[in-house]
Amino acid sequence: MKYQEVALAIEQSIRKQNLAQGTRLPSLSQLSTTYDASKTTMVKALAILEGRGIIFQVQGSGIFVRLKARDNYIPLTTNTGFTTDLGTHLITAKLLEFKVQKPSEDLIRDFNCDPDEDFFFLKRKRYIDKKVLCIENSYFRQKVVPYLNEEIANESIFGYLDKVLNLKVGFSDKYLQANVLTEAEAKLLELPLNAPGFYIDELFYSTTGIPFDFSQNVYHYKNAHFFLQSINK
Amino acid sequence: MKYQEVALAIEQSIRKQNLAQGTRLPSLSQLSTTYDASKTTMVKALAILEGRGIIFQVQGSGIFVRLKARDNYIPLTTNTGFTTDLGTHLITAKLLEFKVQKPSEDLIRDFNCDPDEDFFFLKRKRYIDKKVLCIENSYFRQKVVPYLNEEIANESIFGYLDKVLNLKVGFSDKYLQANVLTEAEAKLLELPLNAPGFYIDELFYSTTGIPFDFSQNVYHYKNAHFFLQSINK
DNA sequence: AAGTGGTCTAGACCACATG
DNA sequence: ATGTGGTCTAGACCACTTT
Repeated sequence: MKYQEVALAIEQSIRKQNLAQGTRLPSLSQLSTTYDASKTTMVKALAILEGRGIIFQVQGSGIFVRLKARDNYIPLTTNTGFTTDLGTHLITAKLLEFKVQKPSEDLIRDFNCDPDEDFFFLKRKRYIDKKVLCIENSYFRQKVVPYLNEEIANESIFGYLDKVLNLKVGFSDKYLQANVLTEAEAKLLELPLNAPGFYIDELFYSTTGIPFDFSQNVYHYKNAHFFLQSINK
Repeated sequence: MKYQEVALAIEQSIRKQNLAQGTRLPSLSQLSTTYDASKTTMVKALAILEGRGIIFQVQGSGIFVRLKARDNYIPLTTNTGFTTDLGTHLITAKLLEFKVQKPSEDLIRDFNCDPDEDFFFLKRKRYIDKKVLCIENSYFRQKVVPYLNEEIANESIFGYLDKVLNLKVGFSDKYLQANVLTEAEAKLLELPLNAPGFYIDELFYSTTGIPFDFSQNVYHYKNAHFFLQSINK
């Protein structure tokens, strides 16, 4: 896809030059000739960068660099299970549990599935730079993901799904709330009793619209902060 | 904008017919003739609906209805201060404090502003269906918003900014975390001491890229749940 | 008035899913 | 093989900001 290549090239150019917030980029027509793309393709590439929070466009005025005001926050907009993101940070995981089981009522609701379907259940503890990040309970639908084992679970599951099963994430729903940790969660997160937790439930759909993974995450409230950039268009 | 009208028309058509998750819509070319728009315009309209989580598209297969799996969650993707959203719910607010003050160090960092600038500070308590929703501390930059009073603060500030000052939100940054409530917050939220809070810091930029409003929100962890839909494109 | 981004079109061609 | 969505183009025109 040409527009993605162009978007990437522009992004890298911004990063490499370390441009400041509000710096003005060359005009649309200039960029078109620079990257040898039609105006329409250019517009699409810029729309992508705008969606990612890297630039903003002002009609009649220009295209400007947009930076986030704070650092070290986990982006909420990526679907990959953030192995790809947070480049400078070391994310690791420890597998705590692995089994096959039937869905709970909540799971039946979220997947809109048969109560007799089988699910791979896995519980993991994740670390960021060796600090506890979160506890993750994931449920993979066996109907869609026919095989999983502990070894795969210890590496990148989404990488396996993509490469081996050719199963890609099309879109996802996230549900967020704060709550008091359960006793078990507090122990695993190495936090005192009654400490708060940041809960994210996440439902992943394939590109064809079938939900195949539900993930229940409790984040350490001190080690995990999140951010999100939006546009009004 | 034609593509926005088309997008709205399709959305309303889906809602009116109360179509189920996964229902297939007419093909791209059929929609083009139905709404009398070129294929390109149609594609853009559909991209918008996809971004809003209303449909999903599968190459080579079709366009399908996407519904969220759960209800009664506050969407994180709108910038309007949610007066517009949550149609069936009654959102009200009570003004607790109103004054002009200089920025704190955090504020100087987020606005990247002069320490001598003046800010309108206002503290509000918000309710959803008469239950406590959150405590909001907002700071409006006087340089951009030259006038505000208690009366305006009691109604829709963003409506005032738009209509009277012609100031629109271009984009925004949100920062999220869980934490233990302070004593004052707990009292205002009518929660016990040491209860958790869901914190959202929000920085609003004008369409020209100038940050003009910083808002620090603490949500009642039982009365406020959030959701977010993403696409992998 | 000039320059910039935003919208829309018709049409060609590509990539994928399904029967 | 057919139909579907996805990409790309050149070009016309519109809306806004700046000088």
